[in-house]
Amino acid sequence: MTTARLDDQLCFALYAASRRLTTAYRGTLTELGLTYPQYLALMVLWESDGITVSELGERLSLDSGTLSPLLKRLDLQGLVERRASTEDERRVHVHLTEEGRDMSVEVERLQKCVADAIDLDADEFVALRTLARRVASLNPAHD
Amino acid sequence: MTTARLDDQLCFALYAASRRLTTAYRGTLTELGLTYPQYLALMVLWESDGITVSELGERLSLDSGTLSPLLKRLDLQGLVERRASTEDERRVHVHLTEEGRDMSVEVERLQKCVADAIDLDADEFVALRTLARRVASLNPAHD
DNA sequence: CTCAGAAAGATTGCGCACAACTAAATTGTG
DNA sequence: CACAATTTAGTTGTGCGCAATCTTTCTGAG
Repeated sequence: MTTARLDDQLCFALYAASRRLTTAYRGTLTELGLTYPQYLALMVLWESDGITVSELGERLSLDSGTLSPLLKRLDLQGLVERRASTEDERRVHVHLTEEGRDMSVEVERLQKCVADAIDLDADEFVALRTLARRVASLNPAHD
Repeated sequence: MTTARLDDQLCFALYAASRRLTTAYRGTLTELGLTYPQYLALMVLWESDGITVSELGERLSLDSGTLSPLLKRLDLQGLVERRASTEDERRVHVHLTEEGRDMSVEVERLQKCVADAIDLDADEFVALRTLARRVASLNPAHD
């Protein structure tokens, strides 16, 4: 009866790697007044400003239970504004403010910095990202 | 001024993959009355019963701020017991109960089930795990 | 032996994740 | 049109992660 070891588990390797990378971002993000999930939300908005809360949630695989308070905090910081849609009052569009848009500059620097600190060559980086995306996009039907 | 896209980011791929796998475990773990981090802690204890809180923390990269309440809940569930060390009263050893030990059987089944649901062949599985471990073990000095 | 410093674990506080639920607006069907 | 079902966000509650702080215990220099 050999119990599978922790280090054999893919789930733990991914869990540990994800937390490790988040930590690499934490210092600079904290200086910018951001958390890691807030940074992810801003990244989506830099690509597609003005999307709705549920579109943002689909992009990040997060629900309104996570995003509503997160967006409220970004709003209080003056980085985004939330406006109810005129055609469908249920929907809330999230718009970047000037300040929120400007923040991409400093974050871009941080991304390069973290990428350099990761001890992977280009091929390994791409392989890891590709395989991780495969796992991330697994069909939820099998759960 | 092209801002790096979310999908180019390794950190997001790992974050999404980790959450996706955790979700794969959630259903069955919930039936067993466990959370995913509690399951990880038990895995360590199945390998090395009786270790201290800080040894457990080193293994999982978690501190007492996370582990103390987590272990208290496992204790309340009757899965572990915590006993202060006799040589050094600061240290707390965590011991599995009979019930905590028995739980490995059902969890082992779950692990096989999740491994099958992952759409990766053996080579890809090993490659992803290996690269993720590399990232997880990055030197914290560069943060 | 003494007492400053270190070490181990617990506690507090904040922000996610996620489930469960609520309120409000919209859609679709009879 | 009426109204049940659906959709969209927000709210509540629980359990992490992590920083900061505290208490207790131990260690080591003098």
